[in-house]
Amino acid sequence: MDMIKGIKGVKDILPEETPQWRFIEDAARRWALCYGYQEIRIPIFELTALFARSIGAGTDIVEKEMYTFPDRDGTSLSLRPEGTAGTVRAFIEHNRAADPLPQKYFYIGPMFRHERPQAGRLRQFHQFGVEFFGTSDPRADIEVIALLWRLLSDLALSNLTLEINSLGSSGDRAAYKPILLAFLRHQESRLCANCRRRMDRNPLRVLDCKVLDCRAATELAPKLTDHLSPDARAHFDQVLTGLVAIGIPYRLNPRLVRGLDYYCLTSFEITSTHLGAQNAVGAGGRYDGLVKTLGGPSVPAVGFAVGLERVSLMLPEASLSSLNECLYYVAAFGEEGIKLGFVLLDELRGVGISAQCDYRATTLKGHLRQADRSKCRYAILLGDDEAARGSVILRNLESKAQEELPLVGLTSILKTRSFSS
RNA sequence: GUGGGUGUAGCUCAGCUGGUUAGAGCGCCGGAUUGUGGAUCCGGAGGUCGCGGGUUCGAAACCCGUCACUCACCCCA
Repeated sequence: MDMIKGIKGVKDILPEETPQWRFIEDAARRWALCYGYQEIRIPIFELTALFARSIGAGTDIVEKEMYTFPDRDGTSLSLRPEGTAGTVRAFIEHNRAADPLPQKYFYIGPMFRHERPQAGRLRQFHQFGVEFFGTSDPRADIEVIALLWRLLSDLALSNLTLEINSLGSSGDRAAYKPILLAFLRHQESRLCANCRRRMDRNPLRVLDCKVLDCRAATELAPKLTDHLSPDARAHFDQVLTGLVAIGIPYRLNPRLVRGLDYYCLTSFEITSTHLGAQNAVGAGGRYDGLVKTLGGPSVPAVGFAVGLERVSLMLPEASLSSLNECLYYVAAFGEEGIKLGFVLLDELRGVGISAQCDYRATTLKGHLRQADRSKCRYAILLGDDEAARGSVILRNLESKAQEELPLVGLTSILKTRSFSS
């Protein structure tokens, strides 16, 4: 019989790792709430059309990376490759724009993309993201960046760089593209095959190519940021001065182009040198046109998403082991001891005191070995001698100090102790 | 989809240019006399050497194929 294995690029998160994940998720929730964002839980799958219309039908994500399947009636559904589309859909569907703006949401959960796995990239991966609806004020852009920066700093991630760029308005990009294209045509012979193809489909992406020759060829390319409309220019300048005001260092990157169609104006990415090839920890930007594109009112918005696996890869080895701690080990042995111990174990748990026992152990020695391994702080020894005396021995597993306590009323004694310690 | 690297015990890995019963460390189970854990000592279980084929008197090792994992390209968080 062949062993059924997990799916390629889909990982189990084992008990040894879950404390670290809770640590990351707790920090994300805490900071999001601190900045006034509220949690939204959106479906894992949606109509395929939602992603095609928001992310862009021509993007790699939609074109070849989605897990798409027909529903029983034939309508095309897809596992979500990112969280913004679903959040915006929910925002529109529940007519949230009729409630007072602005509104701020965050989400956390798994996303799915069919790519070849590598370091920091899985087919099922996890993102934490925020969406700030209802204001085009540049301070919203800054706030979102500040939240991301603060979260990553709080997690003590090192070697972070904030890269930022402005994509201008859609009109700015339309005006800029022919200018860029004219430049690229002169350099065409120096560009890689990939970039030559990109010239027609998405000339901006050529600037983001990693091939050294392409970088050299586009060194002197006209910059989008030099062709911004006055409004876009002013918005960008205000974002930058705001970042300076709150002490967040940034690096201008005129080549930074996001792969999703809906971004406009501010575009940013936080990268790390500790991540291998996939060096973006989190990224985001403004998407003022998306709500309207998806059939809602015209509501400006800005947000980001963080890759939690990438955060996890960078997280310094911290002392997180205590999160799995259990307080009492009940060492019940001997005929009467076992009977009483089993009831005691359940009583402890019943009042919310963590306790465990290895039912296989029959001797005190065996129990203590298990108690040691279980990392409990105390062992409650209950053999036939104690049973006869109506008592138990409470043993501190670290100091080895022991004291005898009455069995009757033991849970309430321990309950008051656990509150005081 | 393309390329490189790696597949030997639960985990981390040895195994020299092919040679007889495939090893170590850690982990696991048990023991070192009567009811006291971690340390030490002793013992034990556990492997179709990823899978299939080929070369050979003989393959974990060499060749071909295949699969898996991994890193990278592409792209993205």
